[in-house]
Amino acid sequence: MSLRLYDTRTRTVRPLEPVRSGHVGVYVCGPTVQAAPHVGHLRSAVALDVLHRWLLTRGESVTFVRNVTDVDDKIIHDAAHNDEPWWALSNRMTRAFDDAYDAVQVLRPTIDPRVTGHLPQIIALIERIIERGHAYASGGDVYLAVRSAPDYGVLSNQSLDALQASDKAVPHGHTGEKRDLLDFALWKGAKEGEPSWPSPWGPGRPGWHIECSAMAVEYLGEEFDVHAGGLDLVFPHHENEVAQSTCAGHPFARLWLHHGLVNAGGGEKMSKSLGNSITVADALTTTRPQVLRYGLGAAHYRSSMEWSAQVAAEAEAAYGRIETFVRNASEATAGVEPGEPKASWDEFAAALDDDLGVPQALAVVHSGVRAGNALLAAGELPALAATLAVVRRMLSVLALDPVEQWPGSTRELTPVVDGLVALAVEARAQARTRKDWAQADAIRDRLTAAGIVLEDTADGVRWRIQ
RNA sequence: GGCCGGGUGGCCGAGUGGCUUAGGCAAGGGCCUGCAAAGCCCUGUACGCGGGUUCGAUUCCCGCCCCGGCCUCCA
Repeated sequence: MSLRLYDTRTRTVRPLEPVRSGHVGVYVCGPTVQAAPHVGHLRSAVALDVLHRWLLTRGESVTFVRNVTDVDDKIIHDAAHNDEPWWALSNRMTRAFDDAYDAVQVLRPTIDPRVTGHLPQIIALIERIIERGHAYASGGDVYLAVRSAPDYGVLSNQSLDALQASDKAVPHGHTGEKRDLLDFALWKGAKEGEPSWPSPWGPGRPGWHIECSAMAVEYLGEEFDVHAGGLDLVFPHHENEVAQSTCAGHPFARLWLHHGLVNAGGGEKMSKSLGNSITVADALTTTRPQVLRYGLGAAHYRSSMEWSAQVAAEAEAAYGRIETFVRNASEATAGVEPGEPKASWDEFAAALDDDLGVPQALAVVHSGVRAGNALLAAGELPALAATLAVVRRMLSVLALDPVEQWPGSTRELTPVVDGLVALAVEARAQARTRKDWAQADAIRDRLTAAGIVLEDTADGVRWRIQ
């Protein structure tokens, strides 16, 4: 395939070569549904949505799996604190995440499996690992014997001895006895008052890492194309997934894709536990969803980025320029037969093929917009119509097309507003004919105050709602 | 301490061993306009510091400084 992606394991950009030609299987580590989604979660979804949409645009058949971790220590803890059942909290938050994804036009995954729906697969996988001699039961828990795993550390480039020596490698909450400090839990024996499921090792629940290995194999097979997630998941989560799957005899993911994180204020990672997160709901009170999408998606997926009022304002300005062009060009070219475009789809495609180079792709979009604006000013309508079509096709891949994907919410008001604005525009036109500039400007100022912007063009007055 | 990523013009943010040195925002000048708005054209200031390799480095190598991520739950 012409698409090349950065692979964390080999630390190189390499071509995506699917297991089955014409089909791409992608597994994304989705959220732990413990609290409301923040802007960082959305950046993750938007970045991977571009991958999803680009694969579809390229004509691939895509199985896109994004899991939901709906039971874990924090969910149990927080639910108890709220005095609500753990499943009520996780279900409520799952819906909040879905709402956030929908708000910025993230395509729905082919399937979004939950941990609690996959206990049989998880238990079977653990049994398989035990049979192959890489895991052991101890005091109601099951642990993976890390030193028995071939090549542990290949993904994150960690050496076992370095990990062992790290003063951060402190064992934590478990009831059983580990044979080695680095061993991690595949199965956690139930504690008093915690949710549990029956298993060959007694009641308990899955460890964090095993769920992803089990669900990925369930929906994508023992070997699949892309496993994606945030940079903060490389170690230990993804490293442990590799270990589990290798120990189970599965080839697992061919390519590991990791996206950068969103920083809040002081250059620090946005996260719930640091208390510096901006929820999606909050961001949407001051930023339009399409602008949020533009802002979060504009930086390259692997770089870290800030989210702040200033970033939002710049995204508004940049995206507004695109919207203005699409609107003006659409009005001017209604019914015009397209000619030769002054925008290059091939350049756009090449940018995305090169490790999803959205910044370069957006540069191509903006070049198209500038060329289109010039054509509009020159009245070269056939070329403009063609250019508009290409620009919109590019925007559509990024889920930023103002017409198809983001039809104005004010559209339904149009019949009413149209009539009222027309009245004011006519009155102003009469004043202008009289050269009564004071009166004309007063009318315009009042419209501006009401959020309606006028533009005098060669073809008459154009107005829009700000 | 170990592993990883980064430091680019006023700001955000790409990229490259030399070519007209992305793109957006902001600034200045011009065109258009009664004035605006929208738009077009032009302009300026760059590649953390010190070495090295090279005909030539912002781009490769080494060292240093600074920032961030991971080594504990995390998109």
